[in-house]
Amino acid sequence: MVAAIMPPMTTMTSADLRVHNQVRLLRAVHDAAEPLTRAAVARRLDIGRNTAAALVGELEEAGLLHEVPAEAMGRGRPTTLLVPHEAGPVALAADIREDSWTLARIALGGELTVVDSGDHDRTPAVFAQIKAAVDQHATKHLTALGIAVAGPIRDGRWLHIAHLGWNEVDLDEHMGAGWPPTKVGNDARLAGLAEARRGALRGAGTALHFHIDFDIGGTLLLGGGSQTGAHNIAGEFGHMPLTGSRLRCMCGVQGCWSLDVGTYALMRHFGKEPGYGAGREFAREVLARAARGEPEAARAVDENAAALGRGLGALANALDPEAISLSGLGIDLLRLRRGLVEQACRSGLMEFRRGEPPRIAEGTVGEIGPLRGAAEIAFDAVLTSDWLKRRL
Amino acid sequence: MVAAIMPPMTTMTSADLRVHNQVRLLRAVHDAAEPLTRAAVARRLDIGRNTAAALVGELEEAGLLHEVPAEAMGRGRPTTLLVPHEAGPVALAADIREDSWTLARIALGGELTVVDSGDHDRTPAVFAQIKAAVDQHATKHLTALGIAVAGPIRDGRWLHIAHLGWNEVDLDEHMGAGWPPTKVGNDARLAGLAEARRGALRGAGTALHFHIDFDIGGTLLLGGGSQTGAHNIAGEFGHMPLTGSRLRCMCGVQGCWSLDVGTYALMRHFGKEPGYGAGREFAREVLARAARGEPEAARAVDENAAALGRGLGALANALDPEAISLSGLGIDLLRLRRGLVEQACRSGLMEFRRGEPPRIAEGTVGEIGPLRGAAEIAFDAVLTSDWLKRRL
DNA sequence: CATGTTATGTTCTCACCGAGAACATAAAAT
DNA sequence: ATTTTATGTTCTCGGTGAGAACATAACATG
Repeated sequence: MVAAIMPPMTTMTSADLRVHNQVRLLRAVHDAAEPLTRAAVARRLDIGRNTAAALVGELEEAGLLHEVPAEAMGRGRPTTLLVPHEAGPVALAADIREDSWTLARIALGGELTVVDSGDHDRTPAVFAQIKAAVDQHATKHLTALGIAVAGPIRDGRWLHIAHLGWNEVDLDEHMGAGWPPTKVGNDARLAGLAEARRGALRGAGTALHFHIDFDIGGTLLLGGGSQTGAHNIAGEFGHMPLTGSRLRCMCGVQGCWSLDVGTYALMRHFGKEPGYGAGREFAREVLARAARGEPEAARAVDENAAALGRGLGALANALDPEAISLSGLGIDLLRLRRGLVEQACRSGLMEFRRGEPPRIAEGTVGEIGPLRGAAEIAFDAVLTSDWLKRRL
Repeated sequence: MVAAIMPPMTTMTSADLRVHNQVRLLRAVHDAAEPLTRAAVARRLDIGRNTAAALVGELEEAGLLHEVPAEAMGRGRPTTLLVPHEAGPVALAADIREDSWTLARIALGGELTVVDSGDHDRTPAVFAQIKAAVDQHATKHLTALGIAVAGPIRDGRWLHIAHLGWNEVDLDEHMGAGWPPTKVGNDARLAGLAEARRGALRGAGTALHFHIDFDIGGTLLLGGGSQTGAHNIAGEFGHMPLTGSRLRCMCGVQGCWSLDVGTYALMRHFGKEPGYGAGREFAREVLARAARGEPEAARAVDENAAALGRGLGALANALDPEAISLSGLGIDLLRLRRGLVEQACRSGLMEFRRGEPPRIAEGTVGEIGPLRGAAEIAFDAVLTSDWLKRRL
């Protein structure tokens, strides 16, 4: 968490007060693990039933949520369930993999529905395809679009995807007029956000998430949000020299953690040339062979797992997370070598931290993590005072 | 910064609204570089002059600030200056060095006044001395105490100061009944907070601060606050293996950045045995000899500076700071070898970051950084809705 | 020195808010 | 059929900040 945090304390009038409470209510409804009732939301927010009635009434009149009779449960007057309004705001989210894309829709409450998908030719032309799909599936209720990509986006504009060979791709050239308000985010960061909102890291004040594919990247999560940094490209933990490698990384630096963790590291162990997004099947094969006990494959996986653990320990010293979650190959490495990962992590922890190392967990959101994260970050726009003021 | 941050959205009533605006006003007065007038604070907070008058009137009646006529400046009715109330809340701050301590008082507006100091015998008995000094200087207006110490405090209770040989010192044994509300913080973190509030990092959304003494430690600063972590011990960046060392650190880990940066690294270069808080004078001597051009001293300082730069680059990849500030020996290293630090930093940056590396600045708060930070974090308690509700 | 201009302070009215109490209602339990 | 329970609705109250109008205190001008 951030101590002595000084949130930008905004001007607040009575009207602002109202909107503040409406946002709280919508956020509670959106984040609830199961639909909330009006009576429950009044208790949850510690407001009067009259106030809850007023807020819910205004939000329903504005088409932002809908009340339906709840099934009566025990004595007492039945209450109502708060559900998405059929004319309520939705957001779209796209996940761009190295040769395919998926488009989904999210509404209040978090239900995610895949609406389209396709292949692409590994060039930035994929943005035109996404645009076409968005146009096809957009309704007047569309509020924002979130897009997950496999690399950093500097200043929200300059996209790098190493294994596609994309360097300083100008998003302004590919996404201008005609696009809904769009947020593009790194897939590891969005996967982490998904775990923080609806997965293994829910409720954690300070957490780290790492996604392992060809290499490793992640995000520092604070109070349910990602640390984004000055240019919106924080999270490149894989490009820190945490494991003593002497090799030069394709990012331009020597000794990156990513050289020792992930698919490329497994390939290099077997003398293969890593690069350009190839090797995922080979990695799966190595993992399977290691699971069967084949010595060389086991050695490769051992090295990967130990390097993973050492890096996690170093980062735990610096950032002091309550929990760390993993996705992608990270889940496989944990399942095969949890003991090794944790032991390597411990040896990288300062002596006095070893009594209580951070919890290391498999991500639970699954392969849709980046898509889920993109959806949540797009829908976040709806859950703000500014958006509500414009809408009401 | 933290995107999609979800501040705990608190219950808000009309009375809460009032307190919210009172906190905003006090915060504005406290943080202003020079005293604010009532008219200026109304403009700054975008509130009506009637509302400003009401808020200021209530705060003065509560003894929290004081209005004095401002010198007339040009046409127009003269306004008033908002200054600390002589009966207003103050906080005390202590900085514990390895053989001495300093106590200071802070009031609204940030004026820091040293009120006492002394030597100590390098044992936790220093807390009893601090307590005696606090009792001597406390008035009924004392609200909180901040203490800066040279090591991490796990879970706010277990203190480690490596160079004093303190291991798992239980603060609950030394600070219980009879103490004002107390916050103990790591000196590097508090120095960073001081730079964020009143120094080189003022206004930076995401920043890093490092203090270099015997070794190196720091803090990630987000929106004017420090990232504290799950157990309140984030910031041990010095205990990450960023520079390829093979040595074992006294923290229990192999290869820490602290082995290559700071006084101990200079001592090791000359074959001296580092440890237990000795060597500061030796380090100053080496720096002076390097400044005069002596080859071996120059080599030692070059290595220190290069290691500093490499670590900064690695951390910049991961955390994406807008600026990095340094204190202690960090200032000396910058003055002697800024080019080398920046060049080493650049080579540790991913290729696409090199066009715009983070600004590296000398801290401007100076040696009172930890004391200033402790004072600010103690006074933060006053600038909260909860504290004001109890007080009004 | 009187008058005009400017910037701020004060007063007043308005419309907004949520809380809490009292009462009404709709269910299940007896 | 009546009682109990939980929630919904209505009402009143006291809080808030905004904006306008007017008052005041300074300096500038003629």
